[in-house]
Amino acid sequence: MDDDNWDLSAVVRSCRPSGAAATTTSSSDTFSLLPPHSRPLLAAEGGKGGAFVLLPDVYQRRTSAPGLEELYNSSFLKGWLPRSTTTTSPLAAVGGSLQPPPCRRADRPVSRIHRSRRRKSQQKKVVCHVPADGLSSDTWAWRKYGQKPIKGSPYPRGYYKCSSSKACLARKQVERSRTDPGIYILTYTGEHNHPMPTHRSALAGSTRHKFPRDGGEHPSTADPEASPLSATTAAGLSPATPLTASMDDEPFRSRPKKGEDGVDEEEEVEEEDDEGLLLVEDMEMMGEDDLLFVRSEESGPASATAAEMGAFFDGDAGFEDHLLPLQWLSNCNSSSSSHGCYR
DNA sequence: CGGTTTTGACCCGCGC
DNA sequence: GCGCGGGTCAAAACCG
Repeated sequence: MDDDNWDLSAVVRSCRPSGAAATTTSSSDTFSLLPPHSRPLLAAEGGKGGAFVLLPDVYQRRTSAPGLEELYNSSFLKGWLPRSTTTTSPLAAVGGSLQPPPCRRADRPVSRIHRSRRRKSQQKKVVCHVPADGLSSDTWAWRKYGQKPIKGSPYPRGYYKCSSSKACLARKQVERSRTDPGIYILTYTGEHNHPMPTHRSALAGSTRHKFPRDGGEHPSTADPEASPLSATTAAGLSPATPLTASMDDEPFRSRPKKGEDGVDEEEEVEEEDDEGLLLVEDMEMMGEDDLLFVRSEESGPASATAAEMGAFFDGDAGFEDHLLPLQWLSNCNSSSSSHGCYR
């Protein structure tokens, strides 16, 4: 179903520079294939020169999947993807196999094994570095399910799940860059197995801006990660979920929360999943796998940032109501290799 | 009332 | 085999 597309789109979206700039490094040929508006979504950076790969706006058409694949085939990514995730399109790689169905605590003993956590280091993920404003651009509904202090970082990391569907495996981690507090590192894993929510059914808790009693260690900016834009809107960016490919396998199966099934799927997926990573922003080498990195700098419209930040820090919510476009992305490829999506 | 956030505990993966 | 660190769960509190 289209769901799959969502993921990708989302991903792309998030990575996509709103501006056209992205094209910069693009190799013209390839891009020429792409629709004009589609420009640069993904940039792949080689370790060195940093070439960028531009993808069409897949998300514009919900059918993104095809688009991506095309790109892939067209050699867009080929160069980029070192180990080409091979079997599937890059997108697929990214979203595709992300992860296995989570098992719920009830089953803990047994299911734990299958938990997504398994091989977490190798799970496919999409990492995006976005300015504060970027956080709000995520139109998916996320629910925060945990927060943990990260060693070496003064900022805690927030864990979010897609709240649109219990069966949705999409997850997101939001953490502040320790080097650049203005930047948030969003890590998406899993794919959405449902269409993007048209509206958030539950606003109740979502707007909560309360900061935990303590707020954390970070005085001023309270931890965005902690409760950045409230889960729902908060972490901004779209999920990485992408690529449908895998989704096909498990489309919407609404697995009961405590799903017992699901497990097997994971395994298969995982094998290949291991390789896919989507990073945004600076390339971070996340393991060996391919990363898709998208980076956006703060240069983006500050407005968004302010809003979001305000929301986070001040606690006000409003931003949920207004989702910001991925403006921050605009900077994404702008200049050099620093931004862009890498894979 | 329904959904989210917060928080502590639990469990597992990974490195040594 | 052990310990550390990270990821997830679930109960309680909170909000619109």
